[in-house]
Amino acid sequence: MPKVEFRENPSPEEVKLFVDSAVSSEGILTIFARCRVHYDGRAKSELGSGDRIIMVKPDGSLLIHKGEKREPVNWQPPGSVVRLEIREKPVLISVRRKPRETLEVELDEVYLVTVFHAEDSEELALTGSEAEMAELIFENPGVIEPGFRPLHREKPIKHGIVDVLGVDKDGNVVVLELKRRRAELHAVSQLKRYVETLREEHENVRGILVAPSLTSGAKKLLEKEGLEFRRLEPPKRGKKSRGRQLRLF
Amino acid sequence: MPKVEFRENPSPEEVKLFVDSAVSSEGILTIFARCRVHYDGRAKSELGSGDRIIMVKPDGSLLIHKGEKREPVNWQPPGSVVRLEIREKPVLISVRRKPRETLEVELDEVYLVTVFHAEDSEELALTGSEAEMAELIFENPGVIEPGFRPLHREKPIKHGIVDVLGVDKDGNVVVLELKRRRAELHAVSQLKRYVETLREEHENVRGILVAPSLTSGAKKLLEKEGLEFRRLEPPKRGKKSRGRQLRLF
DNA sequence: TCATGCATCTCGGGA
DNA sequence: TCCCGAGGTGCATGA
Repeated sequence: MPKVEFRENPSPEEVKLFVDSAVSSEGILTIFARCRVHYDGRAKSELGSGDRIIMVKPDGSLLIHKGEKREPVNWQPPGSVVRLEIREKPVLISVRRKPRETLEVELDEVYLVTVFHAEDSEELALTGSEAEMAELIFENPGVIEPGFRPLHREKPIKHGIVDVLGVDKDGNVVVLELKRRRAELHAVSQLKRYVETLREEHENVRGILVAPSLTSGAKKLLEKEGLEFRRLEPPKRGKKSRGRQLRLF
Repeated sequence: MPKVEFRENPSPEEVKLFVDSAVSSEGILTIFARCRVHYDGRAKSELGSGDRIIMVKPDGSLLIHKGEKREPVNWQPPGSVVRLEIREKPVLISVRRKPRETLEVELDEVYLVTVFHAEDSEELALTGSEAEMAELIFENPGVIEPGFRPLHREKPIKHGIVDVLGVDKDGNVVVLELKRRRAELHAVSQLKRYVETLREEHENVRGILVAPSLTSGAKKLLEKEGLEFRRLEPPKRGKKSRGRQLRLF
């Protein structure tokens, strides 16, 4: 079986053959077409006629991309079920249950349809996440402050889940809220919620926001609430960066 | 010019022609290929060899899709600049400035390359948003409670931006936090932040979370904080829903 | 540009 | 299943 099958300017019947073939062979279906889109589910939308790329993955995900933006203009999540009906025009219909959502793509004109029998066993390896900040803190608690001892990771408390829970050299309870990027107001509210919850059960609870930087508003609120900030960059593990890199010697 | 140009099993030089043509003609480039991906920027990632669909849009957006999930496994946002270099293999390179981010796609084997000269002037019309909940409340304040008078929308205060600010029949300041879907802990923290900020300057501030429903945790925290809940579905405006619909008569 | 918050967010993890 | 929070979040909006 070839990796990619395609047909230029297919008839409605040929489009249906490609859709059925993609579904049964678990290939990725891609349609280059002028189309209209009707969506109804968690919200509801209408999109008039225009040229877009429609992609249907074997897991049921459906994406409709315009010629701009990273985000699809319309979509359906994994688990949806797709079929093609031929009415006046061919119509691609994707239905999701729970919540019920329906996407209909009226195919005004199909320029190219393809099925891609993609094989891919590799997983993405990503570094620089918040999880790695936590690992770093457990491996080297001194990055927070001398005498800090982390005790729990992702610890559920009464109202939420604390990133890192520990004690300082004086025995105070310490809550860390980690952010892999510049921390915003939202992060301070989170930290404040955890600190207030823990103060119901402990004396002397400190809250520390750990992030590479703070927005102006976050800094203001943090100070007003008597919370603390510790600067920490998310570590990028593994081999050195590709391309140009700093050399000190 | 045809809507879609394509080449099966192109040579590296042919791939380069398609990339250059897509960039200069502002078409959407799509490559069906076995590839490896290296990303370094806000984070850093590596992806081993596998079959994926690579899409480059005229605005510089770049997407790499596996055969599952709604999200691209790697991407580059709008504004990035792409080029193809031929080394041992052809390599698609996309660079973003501010923040500096680099994506390199090593093309181990290209099965199909296409350029789509897409024309699309239509904008998505979406209904059921939080903005429409706010409009509904301003048009018909009684959905909150008798005597409620909304005064401000998206009102900046000391620590954040309040969705709707108004007064009740007794002259109390009322803060509304709107959520178009089931409200979570996060929403309660937001509302609490606004209420506490306004209490610095006003007596008798009420906070009301307005949403179709609440999570269990949100309900608990809301009650503990003495905040209120008003059930409201985001309205879906416009024509009736497509497909089956309720008819009362 | 930065800051703030919505999103048909999506996605993973845990209870 | 629901709940919770991260995300290379993306994206619009306003200062």
